[in-house]
Amino acid sequence: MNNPYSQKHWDKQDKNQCLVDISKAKKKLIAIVGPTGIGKTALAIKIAKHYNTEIVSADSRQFYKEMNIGTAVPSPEELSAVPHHFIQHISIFQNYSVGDFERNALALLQELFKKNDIVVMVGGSGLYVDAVIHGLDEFPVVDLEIRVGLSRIFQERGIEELQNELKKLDFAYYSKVDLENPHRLIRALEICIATGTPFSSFLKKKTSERPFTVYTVVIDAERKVIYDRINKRVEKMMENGLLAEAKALFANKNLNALQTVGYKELFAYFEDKWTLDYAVSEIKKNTRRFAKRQLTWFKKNKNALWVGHDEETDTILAKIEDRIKNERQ
RNA sequence: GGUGCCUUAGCUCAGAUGGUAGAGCAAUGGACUGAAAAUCCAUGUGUCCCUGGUUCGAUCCCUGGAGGCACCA
Repeated sequence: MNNPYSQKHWDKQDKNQCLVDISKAKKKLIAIVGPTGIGKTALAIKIAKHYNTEIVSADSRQFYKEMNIGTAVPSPEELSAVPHHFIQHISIFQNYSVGDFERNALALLQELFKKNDIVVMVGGSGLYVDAVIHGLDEFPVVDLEIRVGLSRIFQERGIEELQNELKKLDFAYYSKVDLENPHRLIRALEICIATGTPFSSFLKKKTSERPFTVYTVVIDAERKVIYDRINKRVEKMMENGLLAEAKALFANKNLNALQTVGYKELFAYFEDKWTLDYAVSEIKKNTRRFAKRQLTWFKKNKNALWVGHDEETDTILAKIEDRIKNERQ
């Protein structure tokens, strides 16, 4: 124990171990996810500050510069506390897909990792988070006209028409897809039609190698707590002027970006379909359901670190450090 | 104080000449490969207000309570 040789020996070992770790250590992406309104933004900022790094947002609605209150983008103070990326960086008039996001995010991460060992990603859009973490398969870009045409067929002739088409063009996918889901059918069909190749042949399901290690932190709470927070947040959004924001966007209600909780319900009010009170209660309900779907998505991630919404940041940071340490062994 | 009506799922209510019950909404579980805050699938969770009585059997009929609503005083 007190043998000086032994002590020296261990020091040397530790040093070597350390050197090996640093040289081999991948860059680290800490992904903060969780249901809407749980406090992802605040935690991400604290963690990013702790590591003196930047934040990459993976929130499919905070991308749009025309939307603000309803998407709960970080406040100017929060944005100035830590550099943020992909917050209000595009317009609702642009077409922006998960594929675009994956490419943009990877390119950005490459830049950020030049000066940071750790970067924080935060967002509630499961598919978008996964696109960065695991990657999507490669698909060719499809002319929007094809989707428009398929949508028209769906409107005019019903879902059976899409099902029959898919059965002919891609029986493998037809056999496993949710046949009642028009979005899925249209997506598969547009690829089949544009490429002349079955959609399923593009599904390699191969997770892409990433030049960084991902540590996912899921923030959770009792369902009742999540729902209370959501209900209160919707009230606050209304106080902060969501109605006026939605009114200003009403003319664009058909755009994809505006198929969004908090806006579509108010559009129904502007169209005299609903009373304002009813629209607001629908916003609350739909947000609750959205939160539930987010949780279902995040449950798939077996390696994620689950933390409570009221846990101290220091505790969470310690847990993350723990994970990182374990990873090295 | 009197009379009438009501009390069943989280909510609003339906129902069976007596055989322990079902709709809508809410809720719950799940799926997810360029629309994803989107889209889709599945699921009934119950001291039938309490208390005695009649009955083989009562949530239903009868007695007595409790609470609510309406009208009359």
